[in-house]
Amino acid sequence: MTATPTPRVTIKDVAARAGVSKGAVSLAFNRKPGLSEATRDRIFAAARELGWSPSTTARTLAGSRVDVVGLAVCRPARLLGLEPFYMEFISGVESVLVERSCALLLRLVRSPEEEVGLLESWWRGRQIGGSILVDFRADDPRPTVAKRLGLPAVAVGHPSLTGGLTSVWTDDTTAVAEAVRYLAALGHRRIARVGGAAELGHTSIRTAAFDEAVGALEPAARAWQVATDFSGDAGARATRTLLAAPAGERPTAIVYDNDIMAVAGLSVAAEMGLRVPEDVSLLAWDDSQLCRLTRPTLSAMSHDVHGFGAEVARTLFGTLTGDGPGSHPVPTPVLTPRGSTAPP
Amino acid sequence: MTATPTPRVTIKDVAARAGVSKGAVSLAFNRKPGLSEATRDRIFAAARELGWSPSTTARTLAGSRVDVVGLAVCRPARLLGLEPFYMEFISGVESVLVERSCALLLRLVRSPEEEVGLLESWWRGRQIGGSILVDFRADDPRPTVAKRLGLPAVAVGHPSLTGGLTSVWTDDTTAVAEAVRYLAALGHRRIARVGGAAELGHTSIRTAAFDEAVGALEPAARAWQVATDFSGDAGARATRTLLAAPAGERPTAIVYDNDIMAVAGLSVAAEMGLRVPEDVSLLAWDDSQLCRLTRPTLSAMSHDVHGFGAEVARTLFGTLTGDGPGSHPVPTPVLTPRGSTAPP
DNA sequence: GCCCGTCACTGAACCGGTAAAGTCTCTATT
DNA sequence: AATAGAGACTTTACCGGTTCAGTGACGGGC
Repeated sequence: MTATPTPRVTIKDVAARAGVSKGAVSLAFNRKPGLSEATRDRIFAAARELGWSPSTTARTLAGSRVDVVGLAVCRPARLLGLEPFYMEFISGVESVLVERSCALLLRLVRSPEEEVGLLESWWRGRQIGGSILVDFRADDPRPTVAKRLGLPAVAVGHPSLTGGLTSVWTDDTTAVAEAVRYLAALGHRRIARVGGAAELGHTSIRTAAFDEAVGALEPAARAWQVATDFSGDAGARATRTLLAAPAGERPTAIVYDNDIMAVAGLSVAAEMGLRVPEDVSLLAWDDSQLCRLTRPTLSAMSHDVHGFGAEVARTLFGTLTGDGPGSHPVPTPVLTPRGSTAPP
Repeated sequence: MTATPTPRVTIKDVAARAGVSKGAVSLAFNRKPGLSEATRDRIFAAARELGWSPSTTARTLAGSRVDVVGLAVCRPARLLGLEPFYMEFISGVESVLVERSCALLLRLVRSPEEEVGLLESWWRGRQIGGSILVDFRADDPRPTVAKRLGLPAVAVGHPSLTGGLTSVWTDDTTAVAEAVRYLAALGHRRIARVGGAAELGHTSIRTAAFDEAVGALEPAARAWQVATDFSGDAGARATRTLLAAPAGERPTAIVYDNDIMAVAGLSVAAEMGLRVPEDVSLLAWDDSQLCRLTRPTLSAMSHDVHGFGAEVARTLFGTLTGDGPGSHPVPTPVLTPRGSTAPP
């Protein structure tokens, strides 16, 4: 990209117009002491008349703040488009960033390695002042990298996954247990879970929690778990496999790791001639608007994803202003019963 | 955000290590002539050993390219999360940007005025090298602003809306006509359309096209149109209203402006005891994976949204490298019949 | 009436690059 | 042998801010 012929108004123009030095303008715009009220006003007036605001590029180079937050997302693009989660999450992040007039630098990457490289180059190139890290895996390299670089970062994920970084997380273990308890209370004893991508840390957490919760059931219950890639197609396939068993042998309730897969499950059940919730109960996760648009409506573990994003952004600002590492749990997803769950 | 204590390696370090001046390093990294093969190699080796790459901030300030593309989106955050369209579009844009190692600066704004302000400040602050403009309205101020600023921009929308800017667009008129012709061919004579936000230019285009297409039908047909905000709830409300009329008076086919609303329409029909497609046919727009996950599956006007985004990005690069204004139509959405449409 | 401290502001260096002009060396030309 | 020209670098002047050491003027204390 090439430069433009547009005449740009710079700090010098403002200084000249206000009859002061550039230094004074800088002081005024950074609300630093050492200027009289009158001069300050004159400077602001001049800036307003000229329509000037400081160049963040120059500001960054000169060594002060960088008001951009990085977010690299490592999931197949086509899937992202469908997951209501991400856009909602991003919009929550944005809602806080705008207040601080901070921008979000977004990049889709294809591998964790690429993400690490990107973070390094963003940080070294002073493109970002901090980063939000999502989708933690086992032995994730990012905490180490962030520390080595000194990159302020907030990790979205359970503290056990995020290697000592400040983390914001939902208590998936409790949520899974609640989901299972709810289904058990309805009388289900054959419960399946269609999980997300196996390599993701939060999937393992939920998997373990599910096994434990079902194992603790009294009288004993049977559990199934399948890993997918979060796509509707995978959810449909998993559901088909689970429901293919003869009536007495198949699950009577299925928990999904997102809502797209639950929607897919719903139509697979119909396609197989099973009624929801009479023959099989379905429980979605994350609860976007989608869950209220299906027939029957989908019961879900609902979750204020927008608020979650906002909390992540707030925590990142905390980190940037010197807060030490910490753990910030956000409210546990809560069960919202709708039309897709009932006694078996 | 404050600076970091990390020792940053700069062009000076690389120059010292390679035993040349900074200027030479700059020449090497910009593939400019005037360096011997040997020196060039030495410089690259030094850079590699030090793990250096040029700071885009400094580069930008020094007046060369800005490798960031801006995208401001003015829609309610909650809606965005649901619209598969945007994430898919963005991922298409990204797919082209990465090849040119260019980043996407994303911001959600609440009003067109805010967007204009943002573009100005991004551009003046040299935060972006160019911008993608979406969601055009009648008398949109952005073409004027972009021209005044000299901001390279690509408009997503029909040339009649985008005030002379380079535009990338789908032929909605033809697509709407095709949708109507298809339904008419099935035998429908009472056809409704649940449109998007009335203030958007492409909605008006589709509205006009729909009226015209239905008007041209032989024998004469009846048309209904409703404007919404693209949300599932609005789609459900609109569908409810349309289908509330007595059997002989209500539409036998409904076209939706996105797929979320079509999904909502599907369950409203069921809720009202109408069978799809026997009692009413439904036709979605944009065709995300969602359309294949419902029961019945949704017929849709499908559209390579990912490819659309990619084409937009490519066109923007063209503009940045000096291409004059132009009009770039992308393939017209094509009808994909599935289970939600049939003769009345 | 002198000295000191504070306040308000200026000037210059610097951030990490780019770009244009300048220097030096070596070869080809006349 | 003197000169021109090309090639390979180096030097230097920015880009648009921030920061910090000064500089003058003014007011207060003794």
